[in-house]
Amino acid sequence: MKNNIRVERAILNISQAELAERVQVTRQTINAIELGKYVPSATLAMKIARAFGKKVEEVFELEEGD
Amino acid sequence: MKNNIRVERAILNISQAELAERVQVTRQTINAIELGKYVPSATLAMKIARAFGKKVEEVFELEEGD
DNA sequence: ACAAAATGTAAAACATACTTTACTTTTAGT
DNA sequence: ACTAAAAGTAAAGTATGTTTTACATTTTGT
Repeated sequence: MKNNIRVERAILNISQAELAERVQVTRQTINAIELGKYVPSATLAMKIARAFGKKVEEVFELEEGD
Repeated sequence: MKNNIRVERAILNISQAELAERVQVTRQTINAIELGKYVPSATLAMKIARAFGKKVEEVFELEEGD
């Protein structure tokens, strides 16, 4: 699972901590997802996309093997 | 988390088992998600939406408390 | 009404997301 | 160079998604 979180954060100019707060998870969770360490729940993926004003598919992309 | 899986399946006229096969999970998993018993992973949500030719947000909807 | 297909359900085992606490490393601003 | 903020990392614990096996109930077609 790939994602654009870093880019979208840069556009909004917000930190991982700020995004975490906006979607109600911990900073470590955002960090891990942003780095592709694991795949979020659909709930969190939708909240993150919504925080960026984007569709889930515009922020996350399935890869071979997902 | 609400979803339209039943409706989308009806449009394609496929069973839970057929959808399960198309997105590579068990029939019980589709059943549980369709009935709202739990929220899928982002991976599975994206595969299901893709199976229907829809965006994740067109198939799943966040509710209060999610 | 009957048979077959589809759906619902449940418990145990397993896999993975998420939190908490705490520490290290990198980046940005002065 | 110094400091503060931001990002990276890690281990243990908790919560939840997914599978497997198995059976019960409902729906559909003839």
